[in-house]
Amino acid sequence: MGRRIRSVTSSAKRLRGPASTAWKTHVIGRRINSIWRRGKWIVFDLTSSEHLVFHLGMTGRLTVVRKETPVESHTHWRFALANGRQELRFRDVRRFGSVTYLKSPQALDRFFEERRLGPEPFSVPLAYWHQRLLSTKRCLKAVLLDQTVVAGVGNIYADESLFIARISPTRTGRQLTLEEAERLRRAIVEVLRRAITRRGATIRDYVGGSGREGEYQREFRVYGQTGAPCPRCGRRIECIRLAGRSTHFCRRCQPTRPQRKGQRLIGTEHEGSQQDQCRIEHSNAC
DNA sequence: ATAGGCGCCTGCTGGC
DNA sequence: TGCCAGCAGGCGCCTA
Repeated sequence: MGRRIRSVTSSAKRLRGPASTAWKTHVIGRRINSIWRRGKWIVFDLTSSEHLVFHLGMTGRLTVVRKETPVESHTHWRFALANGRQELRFRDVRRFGSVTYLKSPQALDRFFEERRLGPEPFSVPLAYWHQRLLSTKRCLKAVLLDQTVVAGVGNIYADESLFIARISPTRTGRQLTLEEAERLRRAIVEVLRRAITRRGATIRDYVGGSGREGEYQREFRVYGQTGAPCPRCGRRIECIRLAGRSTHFCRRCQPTRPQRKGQRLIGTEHEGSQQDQCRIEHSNAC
């Protein structure tokens, strides 16, 4: 933050997002005033009220390095900084990430409105949360991954949050009791706060801005732990395919119905209704 | 309007 | 040892 952009270089390969890179010359000389985040989108506020919005996709890295640092393969964008010594680099092996130039605050607002992002996970209003859960027959795994419900939860944190909340990922939103819904909301906050403290999770590619790997993967309870003993009860962690994604959970600690009888459901479904269970796809995944 | 499936990419791993 | 199918942190488009 505070640096000016001296030059911009892009690779020939295109990423997600708008194909045009005509804005490249336009941001030269602009100062990076602030950097913030909305869901999984990283926003750079430039002078003249312009914005650059980055998404890391699956394998994106956004780092600041000394300019003489050898350029790694799959580096798609390089922003030389005006101190003359450093570069901001965007590397993305799979190219599911994106860089988007937005020319005004209004354009930025529109960008996020089009994506209909839900609230930030740290400030989800309780009434809203209940409403979104009770109104859906989708399984919780699909709901947590839906960025219009809550912005910023991905596959790792969905699995970890459901484990902490002791709720099966196959349950549907409207099957939850009020108490379970609140437990899940708190679990998401707990997991994300802890993961941020540990600077994210590195499975293969991810590094933070300084190039340092995250450490939250050392605290995974279920994600990627297929066959390992559950840290709570010792039963083997299972992996199923849900909402098209690998889903890790403990069948004993995350039961498919409320643990205590007689609790009020958010929705109108009968407790544990079979047809309200999510379909589990057959797959060799995990 | 909603929900599910698939395509986009490249690299790596495990099974044969 | 080499080949190849299948899988991986996500999103957006299409269809039913």
